Amino acid sequence: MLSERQRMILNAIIDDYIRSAEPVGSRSISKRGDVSFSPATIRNEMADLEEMGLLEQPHTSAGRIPSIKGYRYYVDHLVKLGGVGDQDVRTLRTFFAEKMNRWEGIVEHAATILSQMTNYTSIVLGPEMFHTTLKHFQLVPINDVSAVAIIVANTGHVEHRTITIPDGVSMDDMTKTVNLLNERLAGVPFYKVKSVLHSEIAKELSRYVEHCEDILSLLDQTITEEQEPKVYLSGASNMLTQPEFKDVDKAKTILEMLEETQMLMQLFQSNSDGIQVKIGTENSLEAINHCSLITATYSFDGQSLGTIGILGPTRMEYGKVISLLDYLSKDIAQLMSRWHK
Amino acid sequence: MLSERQRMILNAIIDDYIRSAEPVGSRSISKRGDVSFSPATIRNEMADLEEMGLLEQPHTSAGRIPSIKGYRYYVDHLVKLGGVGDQDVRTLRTFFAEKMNRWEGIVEHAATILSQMTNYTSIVLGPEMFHTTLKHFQLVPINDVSAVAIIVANTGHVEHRTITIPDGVSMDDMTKTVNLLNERLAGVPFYKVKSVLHSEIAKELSRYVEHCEDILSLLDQTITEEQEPKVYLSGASNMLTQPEFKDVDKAKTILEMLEETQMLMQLFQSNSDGIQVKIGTENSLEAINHCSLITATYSFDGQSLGTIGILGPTRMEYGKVISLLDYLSKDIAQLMSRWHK
DNA sequence: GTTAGCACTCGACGCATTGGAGTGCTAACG
DNA sequence: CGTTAGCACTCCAATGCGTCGAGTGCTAAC
Repeated sequence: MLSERQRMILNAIIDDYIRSAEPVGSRSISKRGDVSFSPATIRNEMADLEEMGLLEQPHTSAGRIPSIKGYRYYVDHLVKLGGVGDQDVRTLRTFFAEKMNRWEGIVEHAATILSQMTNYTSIVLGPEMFHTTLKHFQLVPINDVSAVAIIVANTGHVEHRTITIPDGVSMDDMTKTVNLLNERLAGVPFYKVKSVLHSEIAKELSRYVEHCEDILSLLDQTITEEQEPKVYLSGASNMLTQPEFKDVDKAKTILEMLEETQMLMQLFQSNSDGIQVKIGTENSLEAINHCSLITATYSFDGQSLGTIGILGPTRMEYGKVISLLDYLSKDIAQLMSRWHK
Repeated sequence: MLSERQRMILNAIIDDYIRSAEPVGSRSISKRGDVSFSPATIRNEMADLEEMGLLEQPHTSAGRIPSIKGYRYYVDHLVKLGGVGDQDVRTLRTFFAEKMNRWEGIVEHAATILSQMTNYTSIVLGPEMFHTTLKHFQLVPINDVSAVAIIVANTGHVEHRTITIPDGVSMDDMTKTVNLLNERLAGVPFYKVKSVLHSEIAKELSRYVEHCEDILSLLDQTITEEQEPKVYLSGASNMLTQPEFKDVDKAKTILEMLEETQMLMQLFQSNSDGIQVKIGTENSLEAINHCSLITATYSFDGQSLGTIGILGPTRMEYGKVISLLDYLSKDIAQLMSRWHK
């Protein structure tokens, strides 16, 4: 579809624009080593590329900038995945050498390091509990009326709630219930827990324990509620570094969106495995129509557990970011499997 | 020190400036109902107030703006604590009516609601474990080599770590140790846990259990490590609403600081109980020399546990914010005591 | 097919002009 | 003596204008 020369020119324009954030003229392309044609020739090709919708002109006498479609072509056909630089590899080594003793720690830290290494904004989705299995369930009484319910997953993930013990339920009842739950639910994936709870356990429990409906509904809530993964955000202020957001209002729109967890979840919805690149309006949210989002999933035990992502201007260093996300997501998976070997 | 009229004028100027963000002229003060003197008279007083260092002039032919010292005087002597508005009270009612089942939930939610109600940035310090006591300690084995250590405080606060079980330590040893710990440490405040662990428990443990040094040092780490409270931030983007930060660079400096948890902790250092107002350069960090920070501590059982705070421009609605923080901090305390009654 | 040359476009930048808000001072007033 | 009207002065902010230069599209020559 595109001639070799057109591809080179397109590539050169996008590279330049990514670096400079300013419309690229025919002259500056011609002066680069890699495309040795005169400005006039390049202008002709540029006009063609514009007709195809790959380039745009902010105004008549300005250079060209890539369109969404242009970036898409670049990402699909042109971008060079250079791998991760030595410096970055070292940073990551240090990162993974640090002592990590909580899931949340790893994931949160990963977000920080991502934003620092890229100077973009990173968004990381913590592990989903959906596909993990229940390891242990426990109630720790705090006082007469309340207790802490603790749920441990096979991945080492821990969730907890403070619950109020229903009237008329004795400590003994609770203990019995908890024991039964551990017996029956250990090893059950969380997405099945609810049904098992109602089908198998409810009946049996009703033999030993009074008020078991109260207890069950309480536990039901406790276990199913809020299994939504946590969202970690880092480097939102990096957005302000980008010249495209020198206008405070634009910056504000984006930062406001970033503060809403719901919105972020929505961004990550079409969550197929592997690396995904969403450019500009390809994203579902209008607020980031001038941004690109690159995501990668990390997995444990073959199951994709969560997502790491980078949000930046459409004029983003795609090659670098894609390489990095790929590398890091695999490293996280590896770290986790080493942890739970 | 100040005449009644000077105080009225100072008050009027600051009120106006807080509303408009623009230097206040003598004419506009004179036209307000509350100070019925001619502009000329007011100009004289303004000159005096400037000499005293309470007002400043951006340039010769502009109106006056309050200086840090001026704001200080305003906060100390003039500001009217109007209490919390009806609308706000209702919002808070709704907030506290919502079902809360985790400490983190309450505190995080409090941050959100604060920033929404004020349109400033809110910073909330989660509960310190330092003064709470240990309720329960537990190890849940995940696989052959690792286990999750869970610590529950009397407040219902839960901390957890994944730990790697030292070589040569049997599950039985671990269980014995955990049992002993629960026996001896239940009810002990966290700031004493470390010393009790080494003085009382170490000896006794060495009788039953092999490799007890390994286990102890591991537990020591686990328990003492990271008792730093969590920091919750909300509404950072509200900073961009303020005209003083229409310049992206200034905004960036502040937002960058807000992303560093360490910095935020430093802000909250001089943490005496009750409400504190730090205006402009009274803050330790240069980055927020044009901001004011208002903080209030919330407590449980007489012990101050954490801090809620609002960060805004020095030109901040002090009266409203102080009232609100006072109200909310007391409400949180009340909610907690009701929870654990 | 490629390139040099040229007229044209259009935003960015610098500069002078103007308008108005606000001051400080002085003199008059009660 | 405190208060106020009047006035000259200051200085920012907004506006308009001319210039500059980067870049284009087109045409004609190579």
